[in-house]
Amino acid sequence: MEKKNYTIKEIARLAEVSRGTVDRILHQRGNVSKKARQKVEGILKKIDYSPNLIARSLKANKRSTIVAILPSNEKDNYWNQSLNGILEAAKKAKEFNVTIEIKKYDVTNARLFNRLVSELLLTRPDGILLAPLFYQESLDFLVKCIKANIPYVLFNTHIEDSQSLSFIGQDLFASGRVSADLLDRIKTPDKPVFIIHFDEDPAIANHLKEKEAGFRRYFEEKGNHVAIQTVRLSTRQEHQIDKKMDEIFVNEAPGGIYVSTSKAHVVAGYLKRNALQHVPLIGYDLIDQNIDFLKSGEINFLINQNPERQAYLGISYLSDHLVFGKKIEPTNLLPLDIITEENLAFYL
Amino acid sequence: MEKKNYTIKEIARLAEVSRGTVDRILHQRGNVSKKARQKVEGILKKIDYSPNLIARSLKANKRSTIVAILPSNEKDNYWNQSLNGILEAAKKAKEFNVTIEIKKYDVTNARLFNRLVSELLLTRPDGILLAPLFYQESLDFLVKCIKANIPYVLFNTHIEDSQSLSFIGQDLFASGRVSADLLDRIKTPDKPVFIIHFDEDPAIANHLKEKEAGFRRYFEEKGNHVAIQTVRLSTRQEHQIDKKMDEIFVNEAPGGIYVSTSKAHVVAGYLKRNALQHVPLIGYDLIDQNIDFLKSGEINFLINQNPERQAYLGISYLSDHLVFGKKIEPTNLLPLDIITEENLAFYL
DNA sequence: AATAATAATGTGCTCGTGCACAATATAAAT
DNA sequence: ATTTATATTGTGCACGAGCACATTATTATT
Repeated sequence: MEKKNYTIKEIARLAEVSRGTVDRILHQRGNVSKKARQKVEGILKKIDYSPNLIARSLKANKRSTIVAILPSNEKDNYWNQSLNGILEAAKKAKEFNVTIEIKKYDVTNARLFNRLVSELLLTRPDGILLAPLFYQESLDFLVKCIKANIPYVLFNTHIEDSQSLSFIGQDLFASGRVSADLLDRIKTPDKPVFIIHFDEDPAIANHLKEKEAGFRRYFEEKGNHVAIQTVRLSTRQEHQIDKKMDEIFVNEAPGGIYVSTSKAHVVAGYLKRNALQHVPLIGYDLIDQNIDFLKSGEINFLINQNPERQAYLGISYLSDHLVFGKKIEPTNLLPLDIITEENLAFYL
Repeated sequence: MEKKNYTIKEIARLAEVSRGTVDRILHQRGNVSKKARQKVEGILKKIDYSPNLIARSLKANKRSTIVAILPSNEKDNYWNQSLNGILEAAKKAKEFNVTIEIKKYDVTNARLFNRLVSELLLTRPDGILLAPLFYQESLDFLVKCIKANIPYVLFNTHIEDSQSLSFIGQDLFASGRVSADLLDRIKTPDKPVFIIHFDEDPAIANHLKEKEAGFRRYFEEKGNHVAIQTVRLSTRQEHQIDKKMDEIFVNEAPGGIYVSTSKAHVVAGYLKRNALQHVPLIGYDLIDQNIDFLKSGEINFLINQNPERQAYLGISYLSDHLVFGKKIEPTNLLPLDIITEENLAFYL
């Protein structure tokens, strides 16, 4: 209703006190007489005062540093996409005096992660964006952040009970369900369905369990008793993959395959080499190899985990928090985008 | 490389001139000697100066008014969602002294639209967000905006060759293709497919043609010669819908149905009443009626046009432009979200 | 060489907030 | 009643950009 934007000066004039008094009341700094408090609070009730964030920010004039900690991106380009999101957000943040520092860690080496984060704490950053793949190590680190009063935002991987400003990621259980639903629509009837985990990195094993649980729950609820088998493969032993896949196909072609990671392209490659393109296949993430197989038809659907947007939002929210003191939603579950060849272009 | 954020004062100190001189050079206001210019430009080349947007904005201290013009939302709640996006963005904008005024128009009455926009121009808003359903009338209006030097952003409906700051919407042709692709996966083989347009509002007839073209093109490219029939229905004559639908089903149930508007629920209702739930059905938009049928299975997929996000982004971009002078991408095509019961929750 | 005209440069103020500190008012102690 | 202590209030400044205007330096004119 109030279209006008009041300033502290105006409120002071209306309440017939000084700017300082209004300021003390707004910030609850005490040293205000009852009379003055009543006058000012009376005015405040009538109008809809919200501080000018631009002025507040200029006054604060903080140069903030946010450290973004994420897995290194040597093996595939999933984390590359996160990195792009961070860099994109960093551009915008720079104009508000926020600098982003990027630290990468090896998901197979928890010791190095520990070293990295403890060294990082010494630089006393103003905010932290973390993809906490190592559960216990990350938790230890976050406790230290809380003690050091450094706000942090988590993305990609959820850690329970953490005091994070926000978590940005996806509902993994639901993501398993979405995959099951899609596979259910296109799978060959009356044949077993396979869940394939590529979990060479123990740090992400928990993810996969949640996805599997969601996947299985969907079929349980539907009541159609589909045989579901779980298979674990490792991309480390590439020469073994074909052999293991042969074992899966030894009796008959599966009714459908659900790959719980971004490695669907590995399975797709096998299907193509063995003229099994008709086997329905669902996987994750818009990485180049997957995209190729999505276009050529070996992969039917991809679920987009949207790493770029996760990271982008993480930096944006943290930056808005540091610069303008804006509140952040504690949980930001990004949508489970279903990708086909036809809508792919709009997600890249 | 330069992590420091330089200020005009610092540049002046480095170049041994005054703030005013630096300011004149930065803004090309002239009245600067060659010697001074060289010194300052030398410094500017070395460092990476970007003005502090917060300070600039505080100084400008504009109170901007953006007028958002969109169809009224009596009949269904598609435009209600746009409205929500606008209101959400308005909250954030308010803190930066940007006020949003909302004007609704009747999509069946071009004359009233003309009246509305010409009255609106007299109030000289600082920016305009418009869903231009009336092609010619909108074009006329936008020409006046350009003359009056009022920047505008279009959403939902694209108008060619307009000088808009930005268009935010979707690729309708691609949206038809996505629907065709999905229907192709789930339709009953060897039966005709129906495209149903509900286009009682002539203002949106062009939309539907584009969607239909994309839909048909998909099947042409695939080379599987599916019979595709187009049907036009009007929600105005509700009593006639069932009769018309009966005609469609007189011979045999279709292989699948594609409804090009948010009215898929009308068809879904018919299917349910006639125990034809198995007929694959694809439609648009997460309005309540559609959501109900998506959950109960009569609708198989919905394409999300994301009206909320379109409107939200429209206000945000315009506001960022007015407050901070930020550049806006001229075209923002939002993704064509594929919605099933399982991923629905994350899009609401 | 002295004055007028013009070019070039520097300074002061504003925007709204938030804090430090100075100024003033009120209460307590002698 | 006067001094001292404490409570309350008002003022000044900084943040960085941007512009008006005052000041100073340079060139042109007599």
